[in-house]
Amino acid sequence: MSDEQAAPQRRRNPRGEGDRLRSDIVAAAGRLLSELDSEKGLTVRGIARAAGIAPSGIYQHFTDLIEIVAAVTQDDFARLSADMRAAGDAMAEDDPFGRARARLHAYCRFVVDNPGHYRLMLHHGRLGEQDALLYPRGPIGEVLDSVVEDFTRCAEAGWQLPVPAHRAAVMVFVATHGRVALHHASRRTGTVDEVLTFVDEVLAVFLRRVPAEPA
Amino acid sequence: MSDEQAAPQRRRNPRGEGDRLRSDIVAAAGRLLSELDSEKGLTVRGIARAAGIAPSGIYQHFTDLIEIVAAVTQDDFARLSADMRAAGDAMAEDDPFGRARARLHAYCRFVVDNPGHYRLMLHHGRLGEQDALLYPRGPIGEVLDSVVEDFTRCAEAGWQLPVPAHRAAVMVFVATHGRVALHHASRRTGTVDEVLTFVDEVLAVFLRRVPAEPA
DNA sequence: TGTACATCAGTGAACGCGCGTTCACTGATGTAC
DNA sequence: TGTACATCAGTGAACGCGCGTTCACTGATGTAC
Repeated sequence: MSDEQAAPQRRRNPRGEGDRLRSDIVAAAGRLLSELDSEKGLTVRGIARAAGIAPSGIYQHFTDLIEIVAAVTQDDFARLSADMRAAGDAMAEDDPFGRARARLHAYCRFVVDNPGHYRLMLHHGRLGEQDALLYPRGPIGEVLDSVVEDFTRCAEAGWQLPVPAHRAAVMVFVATHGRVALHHASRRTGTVDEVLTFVDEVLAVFLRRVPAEPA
Repeated sequence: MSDEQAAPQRRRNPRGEGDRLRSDIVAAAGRLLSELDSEKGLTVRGIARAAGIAPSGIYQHFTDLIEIVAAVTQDDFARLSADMRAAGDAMAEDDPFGRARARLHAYCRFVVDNPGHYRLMLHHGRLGEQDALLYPRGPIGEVLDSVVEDFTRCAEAGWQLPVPAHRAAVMVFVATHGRVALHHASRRTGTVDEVLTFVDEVLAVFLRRVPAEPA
């Protein structure tokens, strides 16, 4: 029984590279968040344990627990953004429906796979009140913009929408968000496929393919 | 400066009525949750302070913080259920659209007015893992059922739906939930009216009135 | 009508714990001379 | 080429705090006789 459980023996970083500990700390916090699935227990001392350093070591890189959490959240938003961008870009340029769908699916997968992180991202800004404005629209906003763009291109391509493209995109995104939030709230019940199927059903309501007129 | 700040002087309950403290404790926890808007700081000692009793007094009525939280959550679900039921019943029997709409609006108002409680309800079961099954579908499920019923009656009355009534009801409910969740996530931005307007827009997509055929 | 007593509704002090944060320190290592 | 030194990357002990929980207790009050 050692007194430092989750600490693999760490070797001190070489001279000019003390900043590497910073990312190690953020990574350790992220791991902790994935394991705990909750911001409870996400403490300075816990993170130090997970990173294999002394608690006081944290303070060379962060003034606060809040700062660490902010760093984790920023990473998470970047990951989500990258996932969604990649998913959309994997689809053909001339398939705006496929692109919108792929992005929304990527969003769902991220949330289902990273419940602790999702929770933190969603309620982030609660720890440090003033940070609530850090993401006025945020990467989510960016992503919403790209879905709006895809919907607009669908409309131009002759797809039939029950409301203007912008409103449709917002509604579909909000419904998607609602679905993953419910999945998240009732853990252990339901699979990611059920979520994706739901998204497809909603998409089918808001984007109806019109038989192509042969040019 | 007293050492018990939020404690109005409490008089001991008369003899056979010690159980009154139980509801006082739950009420104090609820107040605390409304003030803090977070489950952080919802502690046994904090609740005791808010109730104006000694911390040890808690243990005559609850074995656990978890038990208190469960009691608060049950109250909340009951309140939400009652609100939604009342809102629906206030509409005419032969106005299923109005009833569905009123219920969904009541849901939104509750969440917007009780952010801390909503958060706890949503993530409830996280504190005591096994309690996650306490509300397998829960009052939310009940409410969903009644919205499904209203949608079904709309369909029978000749309203036009893009998908079967049951699916439509689920989608609208999920979208509503997504909207309030987003409102909740980005505090201080947006009013309840914006939320209600959004719900109305979604309803307009899923329930389209067909001109009544004169009998 | 009076009094002993059981019960009830809590209190107060104490415990051990993990937390955030500080501060003086240590020992390896690159650099100046 | 050798050595003194400044710097760097952390460590370890200590602090005060609020927490959950326990346990013996207290004092008011209804009840039995």
